[in-house]
Amino acid sequence: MESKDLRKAGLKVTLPRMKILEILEAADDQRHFSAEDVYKQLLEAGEDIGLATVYRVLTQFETADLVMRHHFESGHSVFELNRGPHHDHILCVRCGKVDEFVDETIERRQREIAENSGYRMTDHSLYIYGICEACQSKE
Amino acid sequence: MESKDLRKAGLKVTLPRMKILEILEAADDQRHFSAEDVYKQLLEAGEDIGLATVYRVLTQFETADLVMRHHFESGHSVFELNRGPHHDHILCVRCGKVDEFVDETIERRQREIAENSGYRMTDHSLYIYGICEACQSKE
DNA sequence: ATAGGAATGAGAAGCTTTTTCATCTGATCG
DNA sequence: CGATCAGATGAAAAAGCTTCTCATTCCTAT
Ligand SMILES: [Mn+2]
Ligand SMILES: [Mn+2]
Ligand SMILES: [Zn+2]
Ligand SMILES: [Zn+2]
Repeated sequence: MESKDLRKAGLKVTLPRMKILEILEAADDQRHFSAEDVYKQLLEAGEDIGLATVYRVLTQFETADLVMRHHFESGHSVFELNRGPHHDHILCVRCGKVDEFVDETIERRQREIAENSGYRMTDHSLYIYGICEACQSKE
Repeated sequence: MESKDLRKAGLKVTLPRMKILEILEAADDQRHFSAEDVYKQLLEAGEDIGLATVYRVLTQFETADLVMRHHFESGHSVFELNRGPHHDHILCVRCGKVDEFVDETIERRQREIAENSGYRMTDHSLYIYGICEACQSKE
């Protein structure tokens, strides 16, 4: 079903691209992956796909708007399949849990701030860091 | 005047640390510096201070709460002297200009969202990206 | 001034990400 | 279906940014 998305993006339908899409779609528990995360899952699945290809493909997917790239504080890029509406993230600094939220008040204020500052807004990123419920109860 | 701040932070008052503080304080035009930025200014000033020391000192300053570290999309860390109240940033994706703003509505909503999600909030980061007035008029 | 611990500079090394290049694959067309 | 060829891939090298190592130097407290 996704080969269409790839073709639409001007990308050949290749085995590495399909496998990487599959991993991003599985998302039973995880929805946010580093390149390394994806690479490890490929290895576990017995696929012989190089890390360079993972990076290349994820970047192409980003360009094609199939995935979003996030810059969590960890320093490296984190990717997420681009489905559903825009949302921001709240992360646990202890265990790395990632939750998502949407807040129209904040979205509106951001647009207003950009306008008042004379900027034509292209993007924004908002991360809330904290300690999740589970980690709090472990203290 | 700042040797006190260093001592208070349990840091010896050394020449590299004083020089780096001076650069961060100058801030005639720039308030946000990468380690490389600071290093270049040291070179221009004829100081013989290694890049490793710049990184070390900036990290110590961060720990001592003398500076804040930001993660703009550029990928590398950006430092800013920690004076004045908390603020967030709006950046031009064309020319790199950085403006600052404070918005109590957003601050409050963030706290509410953290609470509703069961998180004890420790920090947050908000960056708005866009095209500044000057760059828009060049289009 | 002296001594001892902390700080520094230079370079090596670490990590994530990108690039290079020879080889391979998949879309197209006969 | 097989040949063709641009595009994609894997492996390894390299690029950025940042941290670490270690011999040497510098502060601070006597
Ligand atoms: Mn998400
Ligand atoms: Mn600032
Ligand atoms: Zn947690
Ligand atoms: Zn601009």
